Amino acid sequence: MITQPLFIYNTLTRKKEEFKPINAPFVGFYVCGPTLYSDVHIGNCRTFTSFDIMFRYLLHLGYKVRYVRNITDVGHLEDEVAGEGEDRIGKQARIKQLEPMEIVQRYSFGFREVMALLNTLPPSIEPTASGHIIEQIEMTQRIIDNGLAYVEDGNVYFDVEKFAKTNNYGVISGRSLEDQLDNTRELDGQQEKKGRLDFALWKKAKPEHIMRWNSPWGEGFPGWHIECSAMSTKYLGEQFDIHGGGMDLIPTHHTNEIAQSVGCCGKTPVNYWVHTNMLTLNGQKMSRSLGNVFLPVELFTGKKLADNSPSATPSQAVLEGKHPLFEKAFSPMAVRFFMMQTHYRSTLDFSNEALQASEKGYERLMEAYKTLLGLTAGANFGEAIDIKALQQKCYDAMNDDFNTSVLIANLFEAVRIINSCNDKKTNLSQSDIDLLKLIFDNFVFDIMGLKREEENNKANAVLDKVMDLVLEMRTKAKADKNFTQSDLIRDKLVEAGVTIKDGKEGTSWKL
RNA sequence: GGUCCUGUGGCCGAGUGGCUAGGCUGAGCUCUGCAAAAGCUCCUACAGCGGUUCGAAUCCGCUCGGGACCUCCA
Repeated sequence: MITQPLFIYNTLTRKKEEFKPINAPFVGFYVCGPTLYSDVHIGNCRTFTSFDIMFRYLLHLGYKVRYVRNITDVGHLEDEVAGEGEDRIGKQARIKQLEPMEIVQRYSFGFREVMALLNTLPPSIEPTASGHIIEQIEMTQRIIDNGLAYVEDGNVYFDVEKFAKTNNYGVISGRSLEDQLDNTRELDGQQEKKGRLDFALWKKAKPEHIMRWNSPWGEGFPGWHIECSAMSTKYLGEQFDIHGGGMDLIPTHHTNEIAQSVGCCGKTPVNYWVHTNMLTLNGQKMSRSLGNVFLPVELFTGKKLADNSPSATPSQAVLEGKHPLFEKAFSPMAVRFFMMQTHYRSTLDFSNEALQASEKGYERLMEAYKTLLGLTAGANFGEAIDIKALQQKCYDAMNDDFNTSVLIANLFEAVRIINSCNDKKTNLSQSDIDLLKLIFDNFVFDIMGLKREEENNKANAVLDKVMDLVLEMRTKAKADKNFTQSDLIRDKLVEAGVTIKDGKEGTSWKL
């Protein structure tokens, strides 16, 4: 039973709309994944982390979500419009003298490892374009049969102007056809196309092209956009609930995806289009083509990837020296928290200062959780605190287009209450404490997907016991007014990297 | 050039036509043997200029600044 009304900003209508699945409690959710011709950068990660929050929240609300995120591993030309240039993956394969599949394997392994470090849940299905050539050929054929695509010398093109006569081609970009026709620059190498906005559904492979398949139109490979239409249709149906991707995909990729699906199936494929904003570096979009990228592994270690590193996969990367951009290493969870302090539809500008501020905030939140676990109910005096209302405020924040910024603000309200109770300045009943625990478990861990980074291994269990002993000795020394002894213990611990915190209920510590 | 987005306190970042999130930093206070931690308080902002309104950071117009897309990109 789903009781929270969720509002999602829909790019189609440019409004927040209440989410109504086609077939509740089932939800079909598709996200455009990465093209794996190189390592994913932290900007890519931001997008997938944002969608992870949505996936997690939908699950939390009780929806049965099928989350499909594709892997593009084929047919991506350097100049897609002109149909010129090398396939990016093929190019890497040539440079590195590997099979294209080896390239894809390496980068998908790295991609999954990074996403796991950031504690994102794996999608329900992660289909590859190369694994769905037949579906793409079939869809292309149906579009031809519907009279919306034409064959030209082994290539198949989608006829945009014909489609636009009966459909709104720019429905998602908000741009008129005339506008787009006027602003498409002159390009070479597209003589075979009838209209300048026409795009390839199938490309004929040049002799040197490595990745190629047989088709009714000869040997070739699918165009970029068709894979998402084919795979989303296959796994989620001709009409499904949510489709996501980065904002930069709206004008071309998603515009064409809609055109293809409508051209094939005759119906609007998606009810809610959701787009995430970009991560910027010094105010400029991070992108592979601009080259202003850095890798997750570099951020997590604060070091630079060595030129001769065989892979940038975190577990295999060879690192050397300090990274010029980072003042220090930032843990994956601090980075995740940093991302969530900004709403997914705003640009997120990377800086050491901002990241450091987030890291401290994240640590304070985690410390408060630890404190919460040790909290005991007080006698019932003082004014009652409405924890229930706080819980609903957390839901309200998420229901308002997944507003994690506001959610975090509410959680810090909880932090204040917890610490205040720990200081014996506020009294909480056992049910309040239990509810606070539920709020943390739900929102901090399940929905925001944060986790405590230390602990959970044997060495730490031992350390806990050792620390108990050491602190007991120090407390004894203090009781005996042997401050030389107690301060010595504290100072030595600080030297070893352990911070001591004396509280009303005794002493706690933190690494 | 065209289309669109955006400009919030020392920094990062939410936000509704009126009740002025939150984090980080800085200052003060409380607690503490001292320190740390924590709590409390303070520094109270909405690029500029006009307009609409009883009232605007929030709506409209103009100016200036930043960015995205129109080539591949999350």
